[in-house]
Amino acid sequence: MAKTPARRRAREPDVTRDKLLKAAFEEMYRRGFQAASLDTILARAKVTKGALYHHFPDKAALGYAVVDEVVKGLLLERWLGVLDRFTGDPLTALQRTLQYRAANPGPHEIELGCPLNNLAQEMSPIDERFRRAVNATFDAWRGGFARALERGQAEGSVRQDIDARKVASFVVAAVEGSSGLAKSAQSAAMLRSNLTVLSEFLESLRPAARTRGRKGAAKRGAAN
Amino acid sequence: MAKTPARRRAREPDVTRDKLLKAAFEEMYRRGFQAASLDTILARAKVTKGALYHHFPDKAALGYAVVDEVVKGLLLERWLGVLDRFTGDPLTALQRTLQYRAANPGPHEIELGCPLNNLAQEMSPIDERFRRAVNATFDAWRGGFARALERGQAEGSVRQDIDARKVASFVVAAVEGSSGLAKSAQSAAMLRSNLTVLSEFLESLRPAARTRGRKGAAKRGAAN
DNA sequence: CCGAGTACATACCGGTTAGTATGTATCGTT
DNA sequence: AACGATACATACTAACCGGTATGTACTCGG
Repeated sequence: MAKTPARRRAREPDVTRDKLLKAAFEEMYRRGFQAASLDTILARAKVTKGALYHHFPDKAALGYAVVDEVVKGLLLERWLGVLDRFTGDPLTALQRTLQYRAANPGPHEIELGCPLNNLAQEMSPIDERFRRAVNATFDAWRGGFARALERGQAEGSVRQDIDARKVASFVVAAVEGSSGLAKSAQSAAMLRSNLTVLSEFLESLRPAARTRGRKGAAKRGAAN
Repeated sequence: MAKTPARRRAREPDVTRDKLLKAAFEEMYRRGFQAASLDTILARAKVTKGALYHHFPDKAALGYAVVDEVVKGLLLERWLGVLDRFTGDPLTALQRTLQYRAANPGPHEIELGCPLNNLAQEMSPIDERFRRAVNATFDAWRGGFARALERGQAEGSVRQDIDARKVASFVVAAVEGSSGLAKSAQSAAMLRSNLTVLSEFLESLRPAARTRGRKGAAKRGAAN
């Protein structure tokens, strides 16, 4: 029943899929998953409904793909990127990451918060598969922090009497909470303030200077 | 055009309004504000649409009222109640509150998270009035914590070198983040773990034992 | 160079949504 | 007791939603 095709489109399935993912991410970031309108996503991506339903079986699948293929990479690069590349002690690396995130928030981070956390809060109780996808990303994030702290413990730059995994989990929670409250207050200053206090908490995880340190004893004293 | 009324209802406007607020809160807590269906709320409250639109001009107004009249009181009682009644030092009061919240989460706190945070994350970028209502509640919460910490500083049970308001803000952020991640992980253990680490952070806010304390010197050493 | 599967495009559909129009029973006031 | 305001109840609507049916153009293996 289709009439004459209005425009001749190049057939580039990967490009089309990427445009859909990108547009879906933006719309989901702004409105949330449930309130994100497929028609709006389609208009933004300049793609038709036929193309969408060729690449994804339904709206939920599009959402899962956004988490797995867009949000996950974004977040892990944001929060583990410096950690992986920086060669110094992990607490300093973490503090630098916090400072960088506070000084250079993403384009809409104050206004819209963290896209992963938004989806987590909205979708966790409603869609189990969504929850699993989101939580897997959080797990990778927590795991990255935990490994860094354990490395610090092995190297003697992090106190031995802390549970690295529990502290890592808390740090992620504090980051997300800080971002969420800053969003609610629409205040970049509040984000900076919260992350600064978190950085001071991290400072308290360094071994006491005079303790019999095994390997790398005292040497660092920088606050942020 | 209405036919004969099916049932003779007592006219109790305050009761009807309360039923609407309660049902709207529950539905908003489960699905979020935007996805909350008025018809579902009406069915749950056993109230008709005519009654709803008599008491509220539109759906948004119902949402604002839920924040101001249901969520606000719930949260402030939950997090400032103990603090206001407990007569000991504020850090201990805060730690007890954390421990109590970890051990006795609300009926759906793990599954659904914090109703205030849910609305904050969903509605802040979308509806400015919603954001203001939510943020006012957060402000009261932060203010309650800040006053407690300042009192502790005046009494000598809290370190002088911290900014009470910034720390209070951080603690609220950490609480909300902890609750949000626990919801995403569907794990009461994660909530407990996160709040325990937060409690240890609070412990670090006590003055060093050997410092020349003015009033209440050392006496407390309890961890949670 | 041709058939078949891929990659779209368009039109349509049933269900749900917030909101409205209209009617009526009850209550407070005088 | 009557009258106006209040507190509902019912029926309806227009817009939007995700999803589908169907048609076609492009691409690629043989």
